[in-house]
Amino acid sequence: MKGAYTDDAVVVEIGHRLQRERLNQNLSQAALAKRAGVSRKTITNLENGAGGTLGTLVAVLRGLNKLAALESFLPDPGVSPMQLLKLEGKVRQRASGKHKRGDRGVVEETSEKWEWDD
Amino acid sequence: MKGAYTDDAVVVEIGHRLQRERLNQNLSQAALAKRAGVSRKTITNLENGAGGTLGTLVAVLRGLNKLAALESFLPDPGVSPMQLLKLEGKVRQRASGKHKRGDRGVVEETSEKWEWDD
DNA sequence: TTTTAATGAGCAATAAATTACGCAAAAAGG
DNA sequence: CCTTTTTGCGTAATTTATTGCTCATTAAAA
Repeated sequence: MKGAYTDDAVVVEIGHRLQRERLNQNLSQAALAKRAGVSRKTITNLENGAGGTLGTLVAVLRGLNKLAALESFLPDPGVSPMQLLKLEGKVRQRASGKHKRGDRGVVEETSEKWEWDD
Repeated sequence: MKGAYTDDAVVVEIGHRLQRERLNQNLSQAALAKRAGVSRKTITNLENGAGGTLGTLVAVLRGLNKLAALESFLPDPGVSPMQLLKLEGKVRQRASGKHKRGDRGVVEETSEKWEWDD
């Protein structure tokens, strides 16, 4: 599970998995296309790693009855405890700039490891 | 967890979650854009529910060090046990048509509930 | 082996996304 | 307050995705 994948390779892998799920449900591309409300060509492109749009992905997941997968994919991150501390209860709406002075310290470039990390 | 979301609403929700994750890491749109190798405008659009491409999504997840999220999102479905049974060990490469005759029965239109369902 | 349906791919037209730019509004921090 | 930085949103040009065809291949089923 290393980061040994280019972005393109990841897109290809996503396509393969969508295809396998479709086949496990014994759906044809045409049938899925109809369910998802897109053309068969779009399904073909997606499955073969030619990419597509976010909207298409969501439509296809719905067609496969796998929309719930998105919930596990992007669980609501919630607000980081650190953010709550820094802003004394306020939720951050923007990233902080390099506004510093004194020793409040440099902006942490390292992440805080708050949920779904790599 | 009902299907009370339109496809568009799902895209919007994805944008919000990506934004919150970015803010939890205290990254500016500009900084994330640089990491992901896309324009800041693309980040803005994505976060504001204007959609984007699959490639962009992957790039942004990588920029957030959240590529692993895709693994939980689209876990390798593997081959359905039913498929293995039907094809006597062979992996299905295409969906089955309405080739029937005799009583081998109509093609199951209902899914088999094999992994990551809704 | 023969038939039938599923798939991949090309092509032209249309629609959507990305880009670099700049500017106004607003949050963050002092 | 005042300053700095972030953010959203236009616009125009460029690139990419989608659609509806059609056709050649190939897996699946009998």
